[in-house]
Amino acid sequence: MNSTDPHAALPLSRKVQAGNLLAADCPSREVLRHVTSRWGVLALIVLETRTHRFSELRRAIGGVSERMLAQTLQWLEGDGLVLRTALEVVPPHVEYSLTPLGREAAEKVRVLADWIEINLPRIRQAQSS
Amino acid sequence: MNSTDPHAALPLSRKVQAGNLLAADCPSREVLRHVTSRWGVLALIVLETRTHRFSELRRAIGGVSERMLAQTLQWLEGDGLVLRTALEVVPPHVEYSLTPLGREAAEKVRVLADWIEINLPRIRQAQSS
DNA sequence: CGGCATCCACAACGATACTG
DNA sequence: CAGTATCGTTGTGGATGCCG
Repeated sequence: MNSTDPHAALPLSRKVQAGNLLAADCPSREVLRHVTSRWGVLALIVLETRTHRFSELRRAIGGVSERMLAQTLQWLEGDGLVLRTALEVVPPHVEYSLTPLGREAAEKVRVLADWIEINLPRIRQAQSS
Repeated sequence: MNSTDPHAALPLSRKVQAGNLLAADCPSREVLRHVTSRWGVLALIVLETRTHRFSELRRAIGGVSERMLAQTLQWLEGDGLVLRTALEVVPPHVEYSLTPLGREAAEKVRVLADWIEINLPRIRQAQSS
């Protein structure tokens, strides 16, 4: 959409520390929203374990609606993180897996999610104190 | 190990690997949503650098409204990740900083955000191919 | 200055029905 | 099976005004 490309003039050196993500028009924000979306996080975590079919994925992620899962997977596919493989058979058979890029992202997401699960007791204690 | 149904009797005690986060009623999900929320991610990243005042934080995060920033900070404060320190003076002076818990979370979040920023070129290339 | 209360627009979401 | 279409509901988010 908005392609004011700030990367064109970016020096080769790593200039990312607290990068332009803080700018409202930073294009990374869109990807970030997909990855950290309610179902995006969980889809990445599940797909990191192995390839899943659509309904398999849906069963694995408690509470997700068919509609939202489809939309989320389309976002992640559009970002090149998820690979959709449709077998032209009857009945349809579609498999979702992570791309190499997706595996890297999923790992970071899982680390965060694991941290929360592990530290939930500490969080709860902090809440009550 | 059949992973199609995470609700069916977890044999292992509190194994976090792909833990019960996949269950719709997992309490970790709420914290996860706060941390990965649109402004939560950015607030944590900014606060990781140093303590900020409210309006300072607002200026640092491009595009956030007063209302949403306040709400986000309340969520994170409620989760014990953010410390709110109000000085009873006129005009009011409120500082936001990370708790030790918050610093751990912020680090994981930043790693993810940095990865996205660094790899945005690869993501864009994946999109067009 | 740092909120909170209210209102309102719209996007996200879930349930259901339907299609290839 | 794997979606899309549609609908009604809930939630998110911005704008404004008020108050300590």
